[in-house]
Amino acid sequence: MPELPEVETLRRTLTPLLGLRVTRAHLLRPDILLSPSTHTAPTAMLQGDRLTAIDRRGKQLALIGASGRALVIQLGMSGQLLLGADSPHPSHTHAVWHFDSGAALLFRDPRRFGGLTSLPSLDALIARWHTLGPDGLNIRTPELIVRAGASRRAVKAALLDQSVLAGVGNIYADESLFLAGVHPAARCDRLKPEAWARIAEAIRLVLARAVEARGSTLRDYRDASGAPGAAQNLHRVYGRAGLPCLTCTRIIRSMMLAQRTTCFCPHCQPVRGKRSFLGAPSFAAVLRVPRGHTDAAGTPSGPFRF
DNA sequence: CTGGATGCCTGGGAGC
DNA sequence: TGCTCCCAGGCATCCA
Repeated sequence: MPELPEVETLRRTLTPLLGLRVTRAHLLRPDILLSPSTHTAPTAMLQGDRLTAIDRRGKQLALIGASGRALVIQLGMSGQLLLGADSPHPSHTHAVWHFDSGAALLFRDPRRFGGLTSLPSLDALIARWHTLGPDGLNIRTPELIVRAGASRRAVKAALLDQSVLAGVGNIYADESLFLAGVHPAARCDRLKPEAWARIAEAIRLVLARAVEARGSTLRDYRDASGAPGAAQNLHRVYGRAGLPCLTCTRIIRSMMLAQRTTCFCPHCQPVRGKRSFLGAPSFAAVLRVPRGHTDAAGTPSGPFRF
């Protein structure tokens, strides 16, 4: 499930494409191109254009051509961008770009929750991204309070709302709320400013650590060169329902919230009150992976140190 | 206007 | 072994 850290890792692994010209672009499944507007598919796919920038806001990636045209890529939950794997195409490959260097980029997405959106200008891209909240890596407390502080929603629902902040999905919402010591079902309008401050700091830290670890690979996610990430080894609550909390040893619980499975520690995240690990002397220990922990592929990995 | 519910889609795992 | 069922979840859209 690509969230901000996975998309940011992809962006970084795609930088070798900068400056290259798209010689040919194929759309194998036309229905993944959203809002095709008036121009033809090859033009919408930047055929003939030279890549001048690859930008990201939240979970959205944009390929920007010298013409000013932009192609926004959303990976949904199973989308992948792969470099240099031209033919034969893996299954569920929906779009392929060929570059004048001989490189190829392909978009595959088995579950097809992702898609491409063609935009005619940089202004159109700016306008589109203006509807998103601030990027999660830079989220600040006042922005969170302004955008969600008066809402009666559960705080987790607000964190998943891309117009509140961009880039957080189910995994990092659970992880951030655990680190902040805030119960996921707590109502936004009942959180005190200091709780929002802990949440903002936790989001920035959790996302930054996950970017350092090159994203979470639970099953599908790979970067553009096909390499898995290691951030799943940092997860403290996500996917750990029924297991002991790595901090207090009490059992991690799960509940449905905003139509998502939500994992939390009832002791570390009390409904009212504050039990945050931010700023505590043991904070480094909270982020450390226990001995013997293995990643999704089953490969043993040593503790992460920050 | 706000916020909850639904549907889209497929692979993989559980259960029988 | 092979079948069915259900779950994963980002996002648009609909509805109360």
